[in-house]
Amino acid sequence: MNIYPNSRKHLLAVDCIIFGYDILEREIKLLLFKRIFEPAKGRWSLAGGFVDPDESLDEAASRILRKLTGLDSVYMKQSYAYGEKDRDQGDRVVSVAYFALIPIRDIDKELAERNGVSWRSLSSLPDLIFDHPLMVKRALSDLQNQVKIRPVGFELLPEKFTLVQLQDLYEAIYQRKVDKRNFRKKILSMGILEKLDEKERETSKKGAYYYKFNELTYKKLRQNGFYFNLDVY
Amino acid sequence: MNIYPNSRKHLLAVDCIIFGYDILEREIKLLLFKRIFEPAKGRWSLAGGFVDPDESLDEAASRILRKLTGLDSVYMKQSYAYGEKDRDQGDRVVSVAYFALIPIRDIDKELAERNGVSWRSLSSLPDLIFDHPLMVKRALSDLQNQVKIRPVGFELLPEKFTLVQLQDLYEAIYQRKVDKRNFRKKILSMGILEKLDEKERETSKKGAYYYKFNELTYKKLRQNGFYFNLDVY
DNA sequence: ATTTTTATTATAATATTACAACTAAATAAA
DNA sequence: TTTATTTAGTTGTAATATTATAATAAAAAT
Repeated sequence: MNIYPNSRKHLLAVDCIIFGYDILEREIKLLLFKRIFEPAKGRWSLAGGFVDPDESLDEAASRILRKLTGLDSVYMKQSYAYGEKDRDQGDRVVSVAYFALIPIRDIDKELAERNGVSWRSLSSLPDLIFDHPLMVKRALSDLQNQVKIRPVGFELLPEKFTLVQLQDLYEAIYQRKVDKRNFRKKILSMGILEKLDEKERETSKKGAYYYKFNELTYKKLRQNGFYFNLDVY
Repeated sequence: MNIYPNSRKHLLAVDCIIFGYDILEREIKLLLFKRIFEPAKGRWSLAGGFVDPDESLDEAASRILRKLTGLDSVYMKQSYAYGEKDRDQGDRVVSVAYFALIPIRDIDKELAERNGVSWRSLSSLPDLIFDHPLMVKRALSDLQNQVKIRPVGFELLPEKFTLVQLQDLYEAIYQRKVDKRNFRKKILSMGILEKLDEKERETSKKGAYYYKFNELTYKKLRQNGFYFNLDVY
């Protein structure tokens, strides 16, 4: 079917704000791309692309992420639809932003650099095209809100992590310090972390115990009305 | 300029979830429209329309709200972009939902009924077309989140209101009971309400004092790092 | 044995939540 | 006219949870 007047059609794009966490540098990073086409060729931008007529917005976002990172089944969430008239200097384009959380592995870094793709710290981003700085700002805010009320921070960590690493992650996302004792009290009291016998000994002399996020326990708790909350000071 | 391939253009719409509050019935209402064109002619829907090529998404939302309600300078906020392939049975249409808050006046009700437009309680909505029920659900959730952290609930009330009326509004939005003493303690402690000498005597024998939201005081507090928070039980 | 570094833990102050009695004014009854 | 009843508005306090703050423990290096 095609019953609406065809006159007012728009170019529709999806842009992905791809967050990663560098566990050694304790920093949130963004996966950025050097544009290889006009306009703004050679400048840095988010991962983006046009939406095909036969795919949903979510599908488009997944496709673009897959094409540019090779990754599948990644945590993604819609952030905001950007529709200012002159936001894209090439043409009128409305863009729906999605943010994604992926664990950075060492191999990713090397691979990225070879392809004009780069993990850049939030604190020292290059100039981004169009309204991408605004997209990043809002997506970070979305991320901050999400990690408070959903256990999605674990998407950015390896399967095994120490409490110190988890806290460092939250401090990197919130962009402020968090009290150690209160943080541990709160996260442990939820009962969704599993303490392992193994210790992490790379960064510490004493060694810190590894923990794992127990998704099954979390899901059971949810069914009983439990709400994740890591809004801690 | 027009440098992108023209092939993958989309119909782009805006739908408005228009919230009002009925102070007597103590209920949140939605302004709904009976469709006068195909597809789904005669069925109930949200206020919607296509985005013009020369207007932003925000402008489209304002235009549609103005055209259908006559109202201008209304609180509006983007909710979510809906992009499932078959969401609109007429054609492929991506729609960006906005929610709006407007004070219901008696005149609105009469006017509405004459035009096949109707204020309907959230608790007894008619069948809505397409994915509009999902839009309503998410917009209500957005509204609940907003009124917790921003003083936007006042947009739904007349300029003068009693604390009981304000609490009733929050209960209607949150869809649960709120403790009187804690609610009053919290809202009054913010110092953004102005107590008037006048009393409301329609619904009560004792009479309840009117209050006004003091926007100027609120703005000053904001500048000093104050955060509105009415997350109360 | 001492120093150094990082992980781990407890407690007092403050804020939020749960909970019930009293006040004011109109209306009804004596 | 006086008193009792009814209705809705207003207010305080104990229990619980969150926040702020510093000392101790473990292990390696000197």
